[in-house]
Amino acid sequence: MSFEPPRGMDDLLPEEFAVKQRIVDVIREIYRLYGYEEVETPTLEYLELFEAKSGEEIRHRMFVFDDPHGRKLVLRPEVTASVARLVASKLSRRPLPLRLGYIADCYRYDEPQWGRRRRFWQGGLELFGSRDPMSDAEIILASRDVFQKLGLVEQRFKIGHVGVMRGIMENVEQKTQDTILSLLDRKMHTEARQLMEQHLEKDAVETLWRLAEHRGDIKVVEKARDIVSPWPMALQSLENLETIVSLIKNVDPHISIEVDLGFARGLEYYTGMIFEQKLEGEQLSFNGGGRYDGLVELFGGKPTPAVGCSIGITRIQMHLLGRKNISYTNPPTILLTVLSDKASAYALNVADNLRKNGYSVSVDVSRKKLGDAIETALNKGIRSLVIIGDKEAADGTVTLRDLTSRTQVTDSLEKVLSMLAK
RNA sequence: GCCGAGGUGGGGUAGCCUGGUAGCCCUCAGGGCUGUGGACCCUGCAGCGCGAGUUCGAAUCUCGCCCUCGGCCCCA
Repeated sequence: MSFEPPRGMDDLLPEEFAVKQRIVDVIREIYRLYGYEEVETPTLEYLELFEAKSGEEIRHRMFVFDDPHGRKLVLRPEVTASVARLVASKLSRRPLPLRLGYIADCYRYDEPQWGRRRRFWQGGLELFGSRDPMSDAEIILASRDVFQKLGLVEQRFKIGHVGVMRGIMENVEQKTQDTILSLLDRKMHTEARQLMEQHLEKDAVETLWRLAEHRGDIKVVEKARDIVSPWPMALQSLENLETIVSLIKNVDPHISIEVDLGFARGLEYYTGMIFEQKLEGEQLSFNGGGRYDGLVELFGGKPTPAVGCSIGITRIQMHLLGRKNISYTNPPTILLTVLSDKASAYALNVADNLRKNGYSVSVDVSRKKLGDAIETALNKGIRSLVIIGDKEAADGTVTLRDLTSRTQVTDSLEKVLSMLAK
């Protein structure tokens, strides 16, 4: 008989948790540096929140179930909708712009695979209330910083703009636009082309088609300008994208950005710049986001422009764990070993005192022999051993052994503390 | 949902073709060793994913299922 967690949901062992925590710490540091306030929303939401903008078929990829009163609940598949709900309701009177962050576990009913778990963690930044390209640039620069601080120097961005393609399809029903973009995202080009031809003029189809060939550095925007010029909104979007990229490049000339005008992301709520962040040698994207100006209004709020991203904490964690050379575990700095029952009370007092002075102390409660205690400390990477036996208990002293220099002293706790401080 | 490879003490593995005693390494516990070094030696705990079938007998052969890892499909 064995008990396993549900399929696709992972236990995190100490080493794995330490890596995840480090990523979370870095994201929180970015919140601080950029002025984002962290919020928390429930793991469970009503189904309507996610159905509002997503289609019926999405239901099959979510954990949906009835509560005891028959209401449809869902384990959140992402957090942007919940945060937008907050901005539309409880935070609706806060002055804009509003910068919010979250660290949250999300759930998707999918076939588990590397980097795709049924339960995974996301960290997000959402900036509400600004249409300014500076805010788009901020999200990308903050994303860059997260990866940089984690030592993921091989990062690169792929950036597009849904306004370019939507601009060309301006006269087509929104829903059909969504379908075409989603087909393109899934690289089902034949089907996309078919649908385009049903709803669009020949030159529009041709232009959409040729946009996909426009990928590379920022110069592709210049090249695309001519072909989209008949569609004002598309042209405007192109210029918006150009501004965003040049703002970013101005701050960081060496940032790796691939502009892709044929790039579409699956989420239907995007209205402007969209991006993905990738790592060399990995297929999946580790962060994604974009501008979604209509979402807050959809949830009953005032029309509020917004841009944000969600960072795949679990994916980054798996990527980091795949590298052999990392270890983020923090052993306590001191092992305190007790050599006799009579010394127990005194030993606990010493440990208490050490902790009050800020040292992390692990008391060896297994009552090993001294040789074994030394071995334990060495195996755990602990370099300081405090030895408490009958002698120390009788004299009110402590013995501190430095396992690196292989030396030790027996003295009062005060003296030993001053030695530790060095 | 599809295809492939797998599942053997806590971790890593051998055994499977050719049915018959489950072996090894690490870890863990105890001892050798009454208060001083990463070693060594001894002892010990604990395992064939689940279920059915074939058989005198199944880790091994057959069928079904579950799960893990890849690759598709899909992807918020």
